[in-house]
Amino acid sequence: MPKIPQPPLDEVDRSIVRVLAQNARIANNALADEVGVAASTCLARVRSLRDRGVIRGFQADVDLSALGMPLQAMISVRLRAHTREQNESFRSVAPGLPGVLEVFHMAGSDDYLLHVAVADSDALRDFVVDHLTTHPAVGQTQTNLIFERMAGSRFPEPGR
Amino acid sequence: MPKIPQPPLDEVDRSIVRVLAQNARIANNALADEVGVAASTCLARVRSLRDRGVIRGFQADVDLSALGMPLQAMISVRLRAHTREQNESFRSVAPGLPGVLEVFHMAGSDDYLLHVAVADSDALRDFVVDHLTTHPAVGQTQTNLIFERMAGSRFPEPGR
DNA sequence: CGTGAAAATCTAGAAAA
DNA sequence: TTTTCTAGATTTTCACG
Repeated sequence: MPKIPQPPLDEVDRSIVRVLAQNARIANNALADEVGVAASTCLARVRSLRDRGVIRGFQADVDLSALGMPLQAMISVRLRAHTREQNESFRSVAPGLPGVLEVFHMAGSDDYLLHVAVADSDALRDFVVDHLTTHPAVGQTQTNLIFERMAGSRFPEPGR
Repeated sequence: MPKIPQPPLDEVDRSIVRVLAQNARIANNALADEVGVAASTCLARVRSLRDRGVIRGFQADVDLSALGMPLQAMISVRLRAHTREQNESFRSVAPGLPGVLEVFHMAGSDDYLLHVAVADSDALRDFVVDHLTTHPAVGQTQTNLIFERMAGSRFPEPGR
């Protein structure tokens, strides 16, 4: 996903993004009303925002419990060695491992942080054993259960 | 958000959720085609999934750099005391702090993990000082920069 | 960026499996 | 009950001013 230039966002663009960040399925004309432009203008703006990569996509927020994966965990991963090759080999597979929601490449002593969802603690152990500790680039891992995940703002504004 | 009963999801429901998790703005009839039911059936299914809380909402995935917040961090928070009151007082404000993307209530020795986006390292320091270390319930914090965040699957299936 | 009109889509309700 | 069919209302979309 190339980073296309950066014509900075004007107020209308920011409003569009703010609304879509919270309600991605709003009809185009309702969105146009909300941000105060014509429907056709709004359509073009949204298209442009997508083309420029400001809006990457639209996603449904799903209750993972309802999908049978009620348990979440945060797994710190430390690589055996911090070479470019090891990083590349881990980063290329991590996001696709089953149940992985997010992968963070960290600046601290732990190289990666994996946010995962699993069916139960057995599945969690299997995940760690089958996909992490057996991966040649992985040194140590540490697993921490998540009691609860709360969503913050999806359209962060500079804190004053 | 009450947890409404659990009529387990059938194959059509799961397909709908799988598609919407990746493309929330797909037209209803296109979605109906994709999962193989009539449009009005599809509409009713989606409405039911929302009512049951399986689908919580629809969100645009926004490039935070384009919004002027290119720096992300993971902040571990340890409370002063692990009382219900302290937990409650922190949990009630954390998700609303400026730049907070996610708040994880953790089972380990660190009580909370905050995923935040900020404009630069000055803003990060200000965030920690102004909102965390000054909060009466907060004991220690540890901030780790995020080099990169990669999204995993939005519709996790049980790992085999 | 807005207007207008054609095309596509949405949606409720009736009918059917 | 659940799904499909049908048709009127709404929305999307684009050429043009």
